[in-house]
Amino acid sequence: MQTTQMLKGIIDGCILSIIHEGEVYGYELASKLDSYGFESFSEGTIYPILIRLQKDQLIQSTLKKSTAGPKRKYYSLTEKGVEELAGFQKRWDHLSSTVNLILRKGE
Amino acid sequence: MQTTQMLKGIIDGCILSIIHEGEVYGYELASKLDSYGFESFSEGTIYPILIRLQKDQLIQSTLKKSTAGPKRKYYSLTEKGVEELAGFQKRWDHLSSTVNLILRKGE
DNA sequence: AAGCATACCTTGTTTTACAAGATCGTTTAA
DNA sequence: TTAAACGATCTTGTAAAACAAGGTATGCTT
Repeated sequence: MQTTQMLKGIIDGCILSIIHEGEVYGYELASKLDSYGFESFSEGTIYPILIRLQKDQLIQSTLKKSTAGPKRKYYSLTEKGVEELAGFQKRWDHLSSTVNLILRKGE
Repeated sequence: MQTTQMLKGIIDGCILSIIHEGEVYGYELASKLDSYGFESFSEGTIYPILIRLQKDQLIQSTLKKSTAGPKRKYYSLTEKGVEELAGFQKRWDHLSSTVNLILRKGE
């Protein structure tokens, strides 16, 4: 069991939250997640999630020129995405308090 | 995205922690998880996890008579399981503080 | 003996995380 | 001017996880 294996589904919410801070493109998102403390996220993890979130109409994208390199695909939240983020926050609060309760008891 | 879908890997740690509190059998574990706040855990989720944890030698089991119904398989932590639980707690602390940081920023 | 609650397990599906690698555009250095 | 280096995206394939659904067995109660 490694750190990353317990993140399933949670990254989605974190990505929504980071996008909610302000438009980002995938490559940038990877380094932001890293700087927040999620170290082992390759692009092979992130891009499929972005594609899935867009398919679910939680985020939308626009292409913009890069200062160097190919065009960047900037993502922003849709209205549905904002709602989903709020839902995730509630679920996260519930989850984290439940886990904390169990872990404290088990000491 | 539903509540249960973001629990992957985390339940393992919670189950280890509950077993650490004291011997439990699978059926009992299901109701304990429920009372702690995890509502949607069917036995189809729990038994496979118990089998996996035992295969990984994190828990061990003994059969005991039930007051009513078939024999119960009581689980307890192995030494390796205790270590794994400690590791999970560290990972959980790291994960939850990271997620909280991201969620607070994204407001 | 029929039904119910207790208790366990298996099968099959879907989703997820992730490694690995392919592709493409721009800048910079040889 | 060619090629390396970097910025940026996407695809493919694999393994594991979560879960619904269903199956089996035991013992108690009526």
